Formats: sequence, C-alpha cells, structure tokens
Amino acid sequence: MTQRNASENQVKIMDVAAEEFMRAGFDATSIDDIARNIGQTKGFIYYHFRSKVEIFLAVYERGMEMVRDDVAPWAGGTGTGLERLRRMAKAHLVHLMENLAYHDVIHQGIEQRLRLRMTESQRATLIGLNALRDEYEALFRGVIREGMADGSVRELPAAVAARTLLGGLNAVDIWYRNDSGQATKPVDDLASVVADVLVGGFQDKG
Amino acid sequence: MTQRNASENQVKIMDVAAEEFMRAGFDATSIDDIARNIGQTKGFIYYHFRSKVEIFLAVYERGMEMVRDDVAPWAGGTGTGLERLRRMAKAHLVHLMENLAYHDVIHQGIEQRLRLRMTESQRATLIGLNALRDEYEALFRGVIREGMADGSVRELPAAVAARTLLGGLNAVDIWYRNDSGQATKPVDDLASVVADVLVGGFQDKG
DNA sequence: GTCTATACTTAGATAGAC
DNA sequence: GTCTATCTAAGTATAGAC
Repeated sequence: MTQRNASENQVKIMDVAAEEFMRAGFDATSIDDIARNIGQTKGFIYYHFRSKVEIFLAVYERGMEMVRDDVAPWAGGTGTGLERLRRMAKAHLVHLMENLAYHDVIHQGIEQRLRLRMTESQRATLIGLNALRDEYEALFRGVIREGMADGSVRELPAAVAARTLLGGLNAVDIWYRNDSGQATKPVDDLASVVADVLVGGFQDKG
Repeated sequence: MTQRNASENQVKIMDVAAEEFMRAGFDATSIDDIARNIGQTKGFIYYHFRSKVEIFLAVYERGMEMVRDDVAPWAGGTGTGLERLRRMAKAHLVHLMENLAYHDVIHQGIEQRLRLRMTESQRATLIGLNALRDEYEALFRGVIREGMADGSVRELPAAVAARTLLGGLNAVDIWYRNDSGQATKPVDDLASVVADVLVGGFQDKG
C-alpha cells in the first residue's frame, strides 16, 4: 500500500496499531488488541489489511514518508551546511516527539528482526522501505558533504557520521516517553538541546 | 541470579540466547532454538533457568556489568572532563562492537516492552537492573558536570546530554552488524570516529 | 463491510523416565 | 542432570453468517 491510497479506516488502524506496537512490541500485540482499541473486531481489521505484518509495514512506510516530508525542505535553503544540518536535526526531533509511536515502529523496522518471518512479497516491500530509509539518510550525508565543502563541517567519513547522527536522534524515542519529568519540558527546547549536542560534533573548529 | 554465581552451563546458555535474541528478537526466539544451538534440548535449559524471561534478565544483567566494569575506570584518571568523557565513549563503543549480542539485549531491555508480561518477581529484578543502568548513566552525568566545572565542557543540562550521548553510542548496535563493509574497518578506528562526533558537541568553544 | 465461530499452529512450561 | 512426551494457552487467519 502506498500511503496516498490509504483509506480513512486504514489510517485509523495504523494509528492505533502504532501505539500498541510501541507499548508492547509487534509480537505481543494481537490483532484483537488493535481491534478492541478501535471499538471493532478482528473481522474489521482483516477486511482492511491482509495480515499483522502488512499493518506493520504500512505504519513503517507512513512514518518514514511523514518525517521525510517534514525534514527534507530544511536540507535546502540558506546558510552553511552545518546550519542546515542543525535545522534538519531539530525538525527530525520535533517530528519524533510529536509522532512517537510511528517513530518507535520505524525503529523496530530498522532492526530488521521481522524480516525472518516474512513472506517473499512482504520482504520485497521491506526492501522498498529500506530504500526509502537510505534515501532519507542520503539527505543527511549530502548536507554533511556540502558542509565540508563550505568549511563549516570538519573532515569526517560522511556515511558513518550520518548514521551516528541519525542513531542519536532516533534514540530519543527510548527515553523521551519513559520520563514524564522531561516530557513537560517544551518540545522545542528539548529538541534544541539534543540537536546542539549531536550536531556540535560536526563543527569545524579550525 | 547475580552474575558471580552463574555456572558454566548458565553462561553458555546466556551467550547463545543473546545471539538468538539479537537475530530474531525475544519473542521469536524459542527455547528450542536456544537448546538446538547448544546441541541440547529443552530440559537442559529449564534445569538451569526457570523461564525464558529469566534468561533474558540474566543476559541483560551480565551485559550491563561487563560494560560498566570496562568503562568505569576511564571516568577517573588524568585529563579534563571532556577528555575523560571521550575515553569513556570510546571504551563503551569498543565493548559494544566486541559484545554486540549482549548490547542488543540491553537495548531491548531498556525498551521495557517485556515488562508488561512479567511476574511480580521478574519485574522486581528488572527494577534492580534499571538501577544498574541509572548508575551507569550517572557515571557519565558526573564526568559531564566535572567537565563543566573545569571549563572543558560547555554549559548544558547534564541529564539530557548524558542520555543523548548514551543513546548515540548504543544506536551503533543497529547498523554496525548490518554493514559488513563497515565491519572490516578496524574497531578502534570506527570507535574513534563515532566518539569524536558524539563527544565533540560537548566541547566548550569559548 | 463487519461480526462470530472455529480451525490450526506454535511454543512455554511441566512431569516423569532414565 | 538431561531427555522425551505432553499439556495448555494464545493468537493468526479464514469461512461463512448477516
């Protein structure tokens, strides 16, 4: 399913499924759990999706497309590579904090463990999603390289650096939800602090 | 089980279980899978552990104790707070790369999803492990604060900064294993690059 | 389109043989 | 101490009613 085609009911199922996958993990979430949380039954779910894995993949795709659409514009625009990198990092963090469940599913998807239990066609879908993910990572690699070219970013291996940055950004989904004390801190302030720590290491101090 | 008391067979089970948990995740790993990989049967496992959750918790504990024992010495010693923080980050990374499976289980444990399906006594064990984890995090917070005091680390909220750093360090376990091209790069070099990116953002540039 | 009833599979855990 | 046989529960998926 491309997200453009998703019906209203499918989106409802994805939203609830994302929350449940975050709460208990993919395996421990039953189709009945998802149905119950919508106030429907199994049959409703199976009418809209072929299997639990399909729901997971749809959530993963939807999440990736949403964050990419939010962050991609910041790769362009004015300023040095470093400045744009910081804007991208912050936009990613704000999106993550406001769509925790989707990001948690992306995180689970990246871990690739489900891959082992997929059918051939589901695996093909996952490969497509991995491409989407690579494309997103490439957005960061590109801006890092532009920063090295304009002298704002110090010399470093762009691929490793991009993964380190994205890993640090995504890891926020682990503790952000677990710490209600932190959650009261305004999203924007918290995103700034984390973005500064993570992007600061890219700066050329020469 | 405290790790001091672990028998040879228990360690063998933990080592194999950690690999399987990494490969397929906790839920999708059966006791039979673990037994088969040791060349034994279910009965062998259940003689040494009461349940699958107990194995998971034991692996989590063992992993946390191992990394703490490796990293803690670097919190002390000579140099500024920033220099010591970098040594800790690098030691953490090297340990992670050389004990991927244990770190992957720690990562799963931190996500707290299993908590929902635990007995009271297992939950109590998990709370103890969370304390161990907090203690480890405090090691980083402490050195960050020392760095702010000696002027090597810029002013920032230590708690958020420590979590951001540790999140970035731990996220390496996601891609390190998935990229055989990177894995050929010497562990030490890769650890240096990642540590520099992550700790660089702490530096006081004033 | 949605619900109910059910078939089927998998795997955690235990009892008892050896 | 380890193995084999078995009980049991849970949950995916489907068929067919409405």
